[in-house]
Amino acid sequence: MQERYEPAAVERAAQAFWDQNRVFEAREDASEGNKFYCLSMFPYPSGRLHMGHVRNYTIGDVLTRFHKMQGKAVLQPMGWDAFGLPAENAAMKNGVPPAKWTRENIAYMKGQMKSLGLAFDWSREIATCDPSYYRWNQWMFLRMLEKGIAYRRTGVVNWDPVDQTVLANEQVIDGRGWRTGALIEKREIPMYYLAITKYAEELLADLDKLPEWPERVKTMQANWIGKSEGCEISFPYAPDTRALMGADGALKVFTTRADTLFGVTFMAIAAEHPIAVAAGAKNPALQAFIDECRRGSTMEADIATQEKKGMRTGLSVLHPFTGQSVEVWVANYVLMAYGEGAVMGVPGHDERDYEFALKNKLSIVQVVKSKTGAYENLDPPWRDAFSEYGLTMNSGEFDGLEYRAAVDAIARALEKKGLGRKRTQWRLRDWGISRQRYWGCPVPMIHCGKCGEVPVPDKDLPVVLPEGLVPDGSGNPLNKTPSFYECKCPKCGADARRETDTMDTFVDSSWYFLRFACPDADTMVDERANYWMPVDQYIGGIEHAILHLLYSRFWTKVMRDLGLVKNDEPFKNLLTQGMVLHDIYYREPAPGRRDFYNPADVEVLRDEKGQRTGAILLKDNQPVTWDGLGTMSKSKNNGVDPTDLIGTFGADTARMFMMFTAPPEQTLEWSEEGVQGSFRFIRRLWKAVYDQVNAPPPADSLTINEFDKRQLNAEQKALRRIAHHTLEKVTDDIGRRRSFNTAVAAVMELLNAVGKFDSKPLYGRVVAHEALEIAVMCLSPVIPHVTHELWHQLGHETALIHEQWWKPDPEALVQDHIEISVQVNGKMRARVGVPADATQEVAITAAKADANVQKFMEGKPVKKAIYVPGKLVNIVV
RNA sequence: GCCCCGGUGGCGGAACUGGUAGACGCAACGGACUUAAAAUCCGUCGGUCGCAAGGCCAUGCCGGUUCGAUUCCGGCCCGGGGCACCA
Repeated sequence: MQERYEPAAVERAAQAFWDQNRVFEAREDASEGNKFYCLSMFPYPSGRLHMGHVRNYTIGDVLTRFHKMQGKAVLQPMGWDAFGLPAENAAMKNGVPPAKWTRENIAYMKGQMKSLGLAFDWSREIATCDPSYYRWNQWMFLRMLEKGIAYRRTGVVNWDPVDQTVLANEQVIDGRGWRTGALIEKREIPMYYLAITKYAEELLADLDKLPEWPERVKTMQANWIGKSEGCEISFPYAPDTRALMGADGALKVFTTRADTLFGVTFMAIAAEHPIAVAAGAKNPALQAFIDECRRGSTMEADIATQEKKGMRTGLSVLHPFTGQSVEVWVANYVLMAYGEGAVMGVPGHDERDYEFALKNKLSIVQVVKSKTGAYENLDPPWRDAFSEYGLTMNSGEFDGLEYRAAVDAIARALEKKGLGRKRTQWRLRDWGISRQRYWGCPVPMIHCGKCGEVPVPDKDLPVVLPEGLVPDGSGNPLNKTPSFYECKCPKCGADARRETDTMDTFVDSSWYFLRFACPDADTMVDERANYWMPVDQYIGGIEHAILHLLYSRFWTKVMRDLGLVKNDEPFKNLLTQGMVLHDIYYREPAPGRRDFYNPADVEVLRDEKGQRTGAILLKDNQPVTWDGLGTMSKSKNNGVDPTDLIGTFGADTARMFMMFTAPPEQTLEWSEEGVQGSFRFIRRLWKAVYDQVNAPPPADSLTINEFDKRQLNAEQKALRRIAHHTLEKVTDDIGRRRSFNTAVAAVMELLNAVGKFDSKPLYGRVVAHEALEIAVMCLSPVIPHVTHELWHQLGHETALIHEQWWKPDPEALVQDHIEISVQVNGKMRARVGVPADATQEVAITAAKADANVQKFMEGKPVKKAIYVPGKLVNIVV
């Protein structure tokens, strides 16, 4: 064995062993309930791995290796979310087809992953841009079409002017494109939708079936689905409205506050509402206002802060109970896309309506009073709307009711009149999946002049995307490729045009985890999907809390309803890993200009206590400004390249640092010193094994197998106890708590104990050997390469990854003598030694005997004495 | 505005079910080795009083429950994230 730890050679050898023996190829050979499907969110092949990827995959790898050693059948696959816009942008810049760029990136990133020693089953690799994968997107789309879940509709969409495409609501953040940050415009375009709203109720209810998901992810999904229970109420047209709309009818609204129905003093409708459109056609001033509203609403970011504006339509409707006429206003704060695109204006009890009424000098009526007496009777002018629940007043026959009772009574009465009913309203909208982009999965539809929309027959799947095209920024190149879009109508045989829109890439990622179970199946999925599903552990970024995770849940449920899979939910356990942050340093050579310096080139200055006082650039010893921590990025020049890191320290050090420095869900603060520390530890471990293996043999010639635990001295028993306790803790920390940082810390403590231990005597040597074996095994999920080598050095023929994870020896954990803490009146006063099986009396007597304890008891009578077995005694005087 | 998460040494963090607050690591300081530096090894390391034994204070702030609270409850302050004219 070499004395020096040299990561490169060790890692190459371990990786070669795993490869040659196909150690991580998953097999469906475990008994029921003894499989472990571990999945990290597959990456977009952007070119190179970043540290966020490395952290993500290392977490998954630790769990995979641990569960494999528990004797489970494990599946940890990897693939590529390979369609998407960056490939098109790169194509425009370099003139390279997206397919070529993407496949080259995949090759490079796969090499990086291999150098990290990740236990992926590469025989199941998937790239979503392969026709063998996306044909099933298309096949599934056709099934959804048959079921009425997929449909085509012209609607107002979010248009990203930079990427020249439509975005789903989920992809619009603060009125800007999630990728480009460009302000989103509204456009009317025909596109395909998936009716995720049909599953809204189940998507919400089944969050309860996911106890092992982070609470905040579930809350975010619940808010996004946005269930609201209320009433739909019809306000019949007054004669003027009837005349304009050309028929009898009613203005429908949705409200959660039917109890305030008698407080209605106006109606507010969206600019796009049919009544507004009709009224605008006859009233130029109103039309101008409507146009203004629609222009304004192109920028959703401003909507929230916009001032409440409105204009009379000059029309009115009738109150469903009083029959009184109520004016209809067009208002800029009413959204066409939610509810009925119209609201009843109750300024007394809704803040927005209040603000609107004040501005437009509309009357305010109080119809709810507080149960506690406040807001008993409010005289105008009110300072505020009273929007809490209370008791109804000024509401005719419905007076004096509490919220729920009032809503029930009013809903019943409305139903009798045929003017309303209880109803649930959802915030969730259907998922628009059409994208006017080239590098995506073609939507399998054909447009025929005679037959209209015709699905591509199953036998013609896949509709293959031509791979050689290079987008030039002027829209979708498929529109300029007759060989793609020219086709015959499958129904009538006439010349027809193929749909050139492609699918949202979130479609690709909505079911890839199912395909990993059976990547070579000649159907979309086969029985193996039911074997592996659900994913036992899913790991990825919190940024997918809504989008990807909601779509995947939806898609799984649709597949279940089509009889393709059995599970209701795809991901049993979800871990959202934190971001990787690094220091940011800059200088400002000119006002407004900042030059950023890589932290590797900067030295931090500290005072005697170790507090940072400043930083200098190593190159010129001149100060640089510290700008806090931020995610690693090119623009801030604070990135660390995984390949460079592995080259310097090895993959094990990189993995160790990430697992040890912070809990997986929290942000990780990168530090060069911390990386050094991890490297130092691995070197110490290596040295400890080296010293053990190379120590001169003891005079006595017993072998390990003959060692008799009863002959150990106190020191040896103590180390044995620490070692087995460490094994117990690490097993629990990785297996149950997913607390990798404390698992690593526990092994560090063990190694510290071995360092102080006298391993010269025979039994000392035997115990130290066992302690090192435990340390090596416990760390093997985290630093698999070096432990692979050290395991052999410790005398084992079997490769460590093929070992069964050890169980702690109960005999080693037994202590005959323990130390307990003694408190007097709840304050720590002493520690005393007692036999491990001490009774309450024995422990308390021992505690009282301590000099310091006596000092604080001062001979006062003992009121009470509490004994927590094995831990402490508290004497209350 | 609503919802969620968090606040512990110079720093990252530990304390899992209410039971020794600060494990482990980083930084810093002192020492050994060395011609020297690096590496390595040993020691110190929340504040404060004390020669020491030991005491007092301390987990954002205020209060409560308890023999005992970083942990549970109520109220506040601060930081981060999500949602946001959703009727």
